[in-house]
Amino acid sequence: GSPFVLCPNRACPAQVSMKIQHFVGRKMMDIDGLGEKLIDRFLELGFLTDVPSIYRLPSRRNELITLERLGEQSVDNLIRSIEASKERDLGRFLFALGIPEVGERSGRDIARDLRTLDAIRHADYDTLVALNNIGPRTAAEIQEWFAEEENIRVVDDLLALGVKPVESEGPESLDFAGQTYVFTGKLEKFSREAAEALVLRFGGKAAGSVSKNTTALVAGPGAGSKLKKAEELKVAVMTEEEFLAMLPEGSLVEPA
DNA sequence: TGGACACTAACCTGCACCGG
DNA sequence: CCGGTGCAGGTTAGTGTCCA
Repeated sequence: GSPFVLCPNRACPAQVSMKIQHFVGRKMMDIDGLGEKLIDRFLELGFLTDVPSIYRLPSRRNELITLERLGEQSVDNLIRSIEASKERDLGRFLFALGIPEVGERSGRDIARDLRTLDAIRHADYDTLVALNNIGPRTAAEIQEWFAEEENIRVVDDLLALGVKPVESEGPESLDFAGQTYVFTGKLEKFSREAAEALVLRFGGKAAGSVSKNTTALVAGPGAGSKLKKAEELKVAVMTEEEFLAMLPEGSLVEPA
């Protein structure tokens, strides 16, 4: 069972706030301009009531710009990032839902294997547990999550409000197949996210920590514990330039 | 069972913006 | 025009646990 003790009140504002904070997070739907403070204020004022209500904010622009410390500029920025978040890829969307055991990696793996939200929400336990890197625990959590009426409503509301998770694309090539990269330190040529996306694009994996399975650690200035660990484990260490040189010819890299 | 990883917490810096 | 606030984005460190 779940190790968490949750407030039994479904509408518990603290719980709703946490769910929304998770949903808009960087690695999830990535909605800029909606942080903890604003979420709590919006909840208090009734502009937010649940996760889907995020997507009703744009229609209330006129009311929002009259709020203290919110002007046209910030409200318009917020609305733009809400609109932009409607087409995040399916893996991020799954992560955003807050299903226990489903994080960045599992979300991506499930999305890649099952392709569509419809397939995922209707998948039975056996289908789920057969997937790569999905064990019995995770499979059960997913199935239970989609069996809850409240969760179904959230998903349906989101879709009705225009959220359209896009099917994740498969890798463009297999140049990095079977390889795992870890990025650390201050990256100057590209953002961490862009770097990890590159690895995936060419069929490799991006991990957060160095292990003996790591192909190479790409270290920028300021690298700390991971660099030390890589040296201990005798894992290859390279600079950003060296990493870029490994990319298949002619691949476009957007600067940081 | 243990290694690898998911996930969290906490911190820092720099920036955009509102409002005095 | 500048100060304060909140957020983005970057990072390390640490904990718990999934799954091969």
